[in-house]
Amino acid sequence: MGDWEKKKHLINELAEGRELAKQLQSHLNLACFPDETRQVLVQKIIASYEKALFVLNCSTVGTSPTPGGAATIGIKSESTPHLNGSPRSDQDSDPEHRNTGKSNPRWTKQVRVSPGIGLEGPLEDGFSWRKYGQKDILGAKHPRGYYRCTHRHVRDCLATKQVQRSNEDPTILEVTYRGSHVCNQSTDHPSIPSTSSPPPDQTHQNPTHRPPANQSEEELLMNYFRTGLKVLTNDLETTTHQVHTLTFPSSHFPSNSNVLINNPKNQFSPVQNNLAENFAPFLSPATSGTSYFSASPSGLNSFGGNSTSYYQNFQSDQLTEIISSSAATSGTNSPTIGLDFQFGNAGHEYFDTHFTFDHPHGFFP
DNA sequence: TGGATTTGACCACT
DNA sequence: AGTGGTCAAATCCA
Repeated sequence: MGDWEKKKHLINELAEGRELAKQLQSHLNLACFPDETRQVLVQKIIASYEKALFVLNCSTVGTSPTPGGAATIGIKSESTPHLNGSPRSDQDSDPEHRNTGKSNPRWTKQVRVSPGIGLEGPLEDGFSWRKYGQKDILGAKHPRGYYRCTHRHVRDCLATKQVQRSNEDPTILEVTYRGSHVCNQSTDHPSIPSTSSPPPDQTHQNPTHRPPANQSEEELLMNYFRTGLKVLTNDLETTTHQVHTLTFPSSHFPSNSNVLINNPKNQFSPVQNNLAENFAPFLSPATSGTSYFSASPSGLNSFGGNSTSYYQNFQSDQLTEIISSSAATSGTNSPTIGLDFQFGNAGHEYFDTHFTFDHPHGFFP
């Protein structure tokens, strides 16, 4: 077993440990009254794993013999339960490049669903998908489903997604989105945001998949949040006690600090007020419980420093900063960033999503 | 009956 | 040759 193999296994182990810690965290949330101390402890455990994974990723990125971009492998190893413990040759080879001859944005969202949820995963992501194929993947216990936008032919929308259930944890679905929606589904689903296209920055590099001109990048990013959180909202319809968790992985920040905000009676802090404003559709003010997140100090400034909305700061400053710091630390032009969104509640069901954005080199300034 | 799903076949790539 | 992605005919279903 080579050095890379050892590191890979270590990364997998750490990733699993982090997932377990997150599960423990969700179980702790079952208590009638959230224990702040325990929450902080769990959060530190998770942050520790994040740091360790980040260090490992930095040490392995650029040395991986895996085809198709080591950065992608590294980042995904951090939180992705690999299907068979080996790098996925298919997705990393990016068939879109083969088919179209040009780069196509791709981003992956890991979604943890309750065991009762169907195989298709987060069906309600604001878009209508039509399944066009299913295939058994080598080393995967579960088949991979292939979906494309229902309006592919009508509106020439080339967005596709793949849904793959994890081997290790069947409750984890890895949803890989490809291409941007050029169809504006807000007209079809008034209650649903207009789009859940790939990260807004992708539109810079992919003019052929540019979203409607009247859609701002802020709207696009907000839709990412809405997309995942909408799943949560649906799930929470059956629950009475709720705990919302927004986790921004410390692995993507140069330094880390954790912030725990107890919200016993809808008393939102300035940070939460900011969040509440911008996540109003899904972060219900009627919710009582604990909302917390981890972010860098600079991230906190963006959250509560002024009246500028969170996502605007994040999109224009933080996102770039994440990429810059990641690339600088790893010593590579990492084409991948990740965002974790963990949506927990006091019940047994919860969703835990991880976003991995792949984009062409030179995508960000 | 029209749209969605299933599934075997085909193609591109390594 | 092996594998993943897509196509398209058959089938299902509301």
